[in-house]
Amino acid sequence: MADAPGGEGLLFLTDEQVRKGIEAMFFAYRGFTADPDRILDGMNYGRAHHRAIHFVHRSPGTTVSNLLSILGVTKQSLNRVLRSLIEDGLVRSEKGKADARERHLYLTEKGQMLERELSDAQRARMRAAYRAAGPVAVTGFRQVLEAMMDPDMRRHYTRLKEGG
Amino acid sequence: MADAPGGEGLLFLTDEQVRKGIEAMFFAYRGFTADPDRILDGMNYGRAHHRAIHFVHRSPGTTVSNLLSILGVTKQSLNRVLRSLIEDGLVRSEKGKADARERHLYLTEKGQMLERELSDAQRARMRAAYRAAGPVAVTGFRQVLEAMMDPDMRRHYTRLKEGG
DNA sequence: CTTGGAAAGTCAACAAGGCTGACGTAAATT
DNA sequence: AATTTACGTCAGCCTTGTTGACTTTCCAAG
Repeated sequence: MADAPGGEGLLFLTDEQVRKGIEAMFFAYRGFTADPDRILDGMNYGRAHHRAIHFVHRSPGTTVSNLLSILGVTKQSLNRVLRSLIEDGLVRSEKGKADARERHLYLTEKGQMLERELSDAQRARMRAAYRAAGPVAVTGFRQVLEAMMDPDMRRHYTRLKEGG
Repeated sequence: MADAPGGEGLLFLTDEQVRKGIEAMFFAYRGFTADPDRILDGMNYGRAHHRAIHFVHRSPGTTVSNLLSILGVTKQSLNRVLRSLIEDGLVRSEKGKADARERHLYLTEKGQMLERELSDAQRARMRAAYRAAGPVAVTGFRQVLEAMMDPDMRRHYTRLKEGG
């Protein structure tokens, strides 16, 4: 089960091996979201709010339509989330200067505090997993994930990666 | 950006690097579920049905309570899904012989056909990602995912892995 | 043999977070 | 001036998760 590279190029592509990867994704994603979910449970927020907060933090001043395309939901769905975040003073929405139809989104101080709390928890788990698996594994991890994305999403991912 | 092991043990653990991993998980999981979602859309089924089908296929004869603990949902939630699958003749539920309170679950022929269709699609993407990233990356991928799981889920994952 | 508790199923009610469709407004573009 | 774009909003629906209460079935311990 060494999964050695090279001559064994076929072995690791058996249905069973691929199925194990599928299950790994399923179980790992649960762990991935568990900590932020726990924090948000009790506030009036959920995973959708977390995602909005994450990407506004990541790209301050991003527009609603850009966020829509990153998150892959409808504007009605995003708007419900965004409205509550704005009402609660976590997100600030500013009319665009160049194009006044656009709204540019920013985290307020309060929003940054929650973002920090959520991402601290999520990063702690990710960091622990990275540490346990080692640097080589981390590189492979990201390579496979990137190859798994739809092209549109990979575009977003790469743009964020470079920007970050 | 060689992410070499050893001396650079700190470099790849910067917050930014970890954030990229978080985003990779987010975008990749979307791709991961996209193909089965497309297939199920139009049938009366959703992702929850897919999960049930997957794990019944994986462990034929598993009990409801085992499935509950794997899926991490309430029995009411699972029951709704299971009921429709049984009514539609995709899943067969059998009273246990040793313990007649338990129900053992199996895919019918029809259920196996849908399972095959769903997993063919999902495996095709996973296989392509594996091929693109290479065997070493695949090993790392699974190592990181496994380290990311909650212990309880890792137990399930490992048991399935050995059983498979 | 009775009884306590576990396993399973079911009903009702609710919430989060997706979706579609329709409509309105302001601003940019043609 | 007309059209398109970006955004917001209302209304209604679906899936999939939740709690709580209750029943039936059955094993196992007293």
